Amino acid sequence: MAFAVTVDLVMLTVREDALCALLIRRAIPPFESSWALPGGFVQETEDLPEAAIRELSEETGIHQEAAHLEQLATYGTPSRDPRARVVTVAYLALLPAAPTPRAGTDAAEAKWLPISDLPPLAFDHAKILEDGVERARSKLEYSSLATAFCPPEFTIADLRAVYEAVWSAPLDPRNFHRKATTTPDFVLPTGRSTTGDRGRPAQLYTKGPATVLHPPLLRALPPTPK
Amino acid sequence: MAFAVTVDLVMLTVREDALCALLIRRAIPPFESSWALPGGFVQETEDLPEAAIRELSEETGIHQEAAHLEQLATYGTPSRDPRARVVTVAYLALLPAAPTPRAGTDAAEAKWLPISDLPPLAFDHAKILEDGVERARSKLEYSSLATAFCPPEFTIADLRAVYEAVWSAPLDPRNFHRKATTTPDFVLPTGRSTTGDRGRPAQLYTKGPATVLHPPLLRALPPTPK
DNA sequence: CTAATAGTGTCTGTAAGACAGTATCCA
DNA sequence: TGGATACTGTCTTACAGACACTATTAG
Repeated sequence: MAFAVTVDLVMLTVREDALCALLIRRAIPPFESSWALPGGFVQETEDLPEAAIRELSEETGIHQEAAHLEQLATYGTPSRDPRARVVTVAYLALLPAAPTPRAGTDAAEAKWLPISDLPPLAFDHAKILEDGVERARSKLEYSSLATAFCPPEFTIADLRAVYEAVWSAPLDPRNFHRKATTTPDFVLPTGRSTTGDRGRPAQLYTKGPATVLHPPLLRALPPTPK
Repeated sequence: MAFAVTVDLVMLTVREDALCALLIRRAIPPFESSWALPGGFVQETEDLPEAAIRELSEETGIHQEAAHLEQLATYGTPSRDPRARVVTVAYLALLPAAPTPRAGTDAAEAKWLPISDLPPLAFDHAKILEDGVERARSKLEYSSLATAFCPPEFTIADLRAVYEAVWSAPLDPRNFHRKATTTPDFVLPTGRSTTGDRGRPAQLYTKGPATVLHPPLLRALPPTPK
């Protein structure tokens, strides 16, 4: 039995305090002119992560390196593509405040859209995107992944804004500051400060070498049923 | 470009206080007579989880329902199979104390082997198995998955033995008892007790409805560098 | 009785949640 | 000067780690 294999990308960033996904408007059938995740067929000599990296720039015109790229999951329901039996390997990419993308091959348009207000998506892409968002949400708890959403230098308030956007929940600035700065190797001070904003200048930090947060930074339980 | 798609299974259980994986000895080339993960080709009309469930019984003769089955990851390096371009979707299955399996199709032998002492494996199966073990280890921390390794009724000591086997680290019986019984909906008392063992009879419990543990049951840091 | 395992209670340090107060910028 | 934002400190409560003690079985 022969299958076609594609990679699809769930690309996430934080823009104006909102978690956004990069979506393209399809220029070709099926689902022509529908919104969809960027992606495409895996080539003959290509490894899966290679294909994901290639599609990242090809489909969206973003040549910036993704700060984080990991495999998300694979979707292969027989009826998911009307053309043929297509299995897609989805990847999750996290990027810092990103420029407006230009449309690439096979796309009429490419845009960052807030995940709180999404159009209907082609194929099973709504489910894939939902899985990607949930992966990102839970990984912020126990990994230092939030820094992947930040530029090379950032303030603790910037980092907190990432958590608040991804979790869509407010965090106490003072407790967050303590947690972020005392967790070993989460962020490293650069010695520099911001300037030009209103208010006291903030210290600038860089992503530290830690990959897991120990102990984790847990989301509060929804209502804490007692 | 046409691909073949397979599913491979990382089946884990706890036998005699050791974490074990089910491996088969291949009866056909390539890698004939090597040890490998059970698995096989996805059929034309089959969804991926269906294929995983089918292979679970077909390749190993285990007709018992897996207590837990989840997708692990997908592996598609061009050179991973000498015959053709094969992409494999790996699944992780956790089973309670399992019977000795009989070999199925394409397998000369099927056996539970302790993960602490494994033979070389065919293809990239060593990497897949390693990823599966690491997934299981980390999921015990923040989910109630450990109960998937237990029979329908079990004692707190049984559950603790699962943690100790998977993490290969001893846990304090008293603190573990407190944690397991006070985490809401992790385990539910049945009212029955063990009998016939030496020592005081233990209460029997069932898996509770909780899926995530809040707060998590964290492994101690390896050496806690201070 | 002893040995063995199950289960409870207590102390202590760490860290999170809540919130007051101080520091340093811009206009 | 006032407004805004960054940062520090304190109090309280929750919980994990360590460990002593009691309970209930088999032999």
